[in-house]
Amino acid sequence: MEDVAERADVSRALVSLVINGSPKVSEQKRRRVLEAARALGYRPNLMARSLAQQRTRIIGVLVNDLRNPFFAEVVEGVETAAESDEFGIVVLNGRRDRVRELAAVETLVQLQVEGLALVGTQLDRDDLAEVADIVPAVMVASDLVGSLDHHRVDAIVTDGRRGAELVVEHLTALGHERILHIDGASNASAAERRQGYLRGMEAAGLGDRADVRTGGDDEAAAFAVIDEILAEPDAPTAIFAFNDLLAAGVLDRLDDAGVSVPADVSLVGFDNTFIAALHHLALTTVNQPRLTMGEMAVAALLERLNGRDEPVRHTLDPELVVRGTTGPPPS
Amino acid sequence: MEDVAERADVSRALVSLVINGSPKVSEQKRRRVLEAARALGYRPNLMARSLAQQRTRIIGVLVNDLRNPFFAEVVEGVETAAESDEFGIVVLNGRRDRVRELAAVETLVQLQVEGLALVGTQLDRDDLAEVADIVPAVMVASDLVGSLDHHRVDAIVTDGRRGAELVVEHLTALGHERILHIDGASNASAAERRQGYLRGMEAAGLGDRADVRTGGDDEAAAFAVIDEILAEPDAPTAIFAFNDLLAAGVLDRLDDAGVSVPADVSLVGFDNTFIAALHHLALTTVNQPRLTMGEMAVAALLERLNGRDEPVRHTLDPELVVRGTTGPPPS
DNA sequence: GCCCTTGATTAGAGCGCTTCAACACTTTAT
DNA sequence: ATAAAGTGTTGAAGCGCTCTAATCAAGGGC
Repeated sequence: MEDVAERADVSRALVSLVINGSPKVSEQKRRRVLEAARALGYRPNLMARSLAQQRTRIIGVLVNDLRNPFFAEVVEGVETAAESDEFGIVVLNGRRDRVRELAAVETLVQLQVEGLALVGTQLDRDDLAEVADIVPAVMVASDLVGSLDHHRVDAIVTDGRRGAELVVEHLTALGHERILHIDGASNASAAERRQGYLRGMEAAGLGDRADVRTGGDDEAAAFAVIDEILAEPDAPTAIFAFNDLLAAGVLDRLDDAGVSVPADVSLVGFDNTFIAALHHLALTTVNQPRLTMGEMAVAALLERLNGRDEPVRHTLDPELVVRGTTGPPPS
Repeated sequence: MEDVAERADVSRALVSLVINGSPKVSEQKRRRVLEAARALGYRPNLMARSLAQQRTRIIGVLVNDLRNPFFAEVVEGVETAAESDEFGIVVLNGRRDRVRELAAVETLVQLQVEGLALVGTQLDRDDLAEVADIVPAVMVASDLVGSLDHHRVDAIVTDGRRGAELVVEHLTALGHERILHIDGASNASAAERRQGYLRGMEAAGLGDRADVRTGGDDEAAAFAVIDEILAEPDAPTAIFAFNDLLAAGVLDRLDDAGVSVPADVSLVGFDNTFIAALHHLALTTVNQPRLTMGEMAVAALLERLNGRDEPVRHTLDPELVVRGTTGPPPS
């Protein structure tokens, strides 16, 4: 910058003004400075700028699992919104590990991000409270049961309870009674969906038939459960999996076992990722508006930065997407 | 930091030493400082540190498309390696748009990243030359034909030519002669695979039967092409798609048209993403060792930082993964 | 011709940290 | 005892930028 100033024969301060597009610079000097900058290949140092400005205009994004297309698309929503608000984003990947998430948050905080979007986070209540004391945070696509009442944590979620109910309604309408739920284990949105499932079963008068098995959030998690189920008498006629990835795993394993879908067993996922839409899977699932969720997360964060101080929680409506993996139970 | 120093009754300099784990600090003062830091909730400011240290220990990662699981996994490889070398990474998403990639590079440079990993980049020769003048860069999973001879660009690629040849060999061995290739359009690795396909056809004595159509790198790109092909006489008995995503699109469209795979048409993808492994697709494809690629990218960058000055290009071996979408042509 | 205003420019302090040279104090060698 | 060497600690400069307050030049009004 010094060099640019010298070459353009002006002060450092003026260079700064030009670079930041201040209106109070004469056209003549602006030109001189810009030309000098170009000639010298000058690029402002973001670190120095942030330090001086005492703000970074960066939003930190912590993703549970980048390989999950669902999360990847939420991130794209965040990106789009941040971009149009002239914010930068830094994406860190928790890689399905709570401890790594914790470390990532620490990094982001030290990077002085102005807000934190936690996409599908596995952090628990205490972790979150600690984080929120430092920087405004918004949880996206995951939630804590009984709601965290920390006043600096917002949440953007799809109503998982309702989504699960829709699934059960759909299946019972088809005539299913033995409907099994393979849940998301300790995953943050697992509890809600489990709850919705139970409520739905209750409402259909099938409360005593409800059966929840521990699953997970990827394909591999399905294998053991399916083997277990198939070995039991009274196998379910319908399976509701925690998410599409898990459902894909279920589908694979059923296939291996020669069980056909939906003739023998109906199957439903959750998220409506592009995988579900592949005709060869044609998975019935529940849609979550992921781009919107990402965008709303940024909006919530910006409101915080503009002074809002009460927590906000946006619950979006899930939508059942019926495809080819559900049908009437075998007679 | 000032506050911590005061509370621990030492100088700011000593606090710095403690935080950075210098060995030349007495146990007593170290304890005092650490305690004061904890009590005050002190966190070092990474921006300030980088500024003072004149280095960031950050590697910038620019990804073509985060939604593509292939790229997401390469990024995980980069993350793992960076982490174990005590580097941080910042991931930016080009979202399938060259101009956005350019902007992202600019951001990363201003962030003072010490190296740049370009994962599946769409940047062209000139863009790259410009970038490499500023910061060492490594291209991952994409390449320029005729090789860029900029001495500061490394490359980690899977041999796409060879991969494509393997595909053709597999198909011809099954008896196919009318093998069509739907390419990756302007995608950076498209040219290589196209070349391999042509060579393979040539080698099999089918040079005059070679037929390349313009595709793309996601499912949607397949639709128009398939419609076109099915309307023609002499439809191919085998299709080799640029990547798994595109192949999934092809599969969908063939399905719609009532064409069965592999009975009527064999289909091969590329990348061996988890999608290909789903039993319901069971896509024959070509594996690329993505985690390894990510790790090698970091290694290449670190060598640069340690003074290496000649370009390096690692070409990894592709591997044909035969699944259920290929079989003999219809008789 | 003087004062005031307006607009363009700049000096300089400060952002939170690291690091080097200098310093004070011990310990060891002589 | 004294010099030399080693330990642990600190003051202060500096990293590249922003931004406030001060300065300067040029008109305009009286």
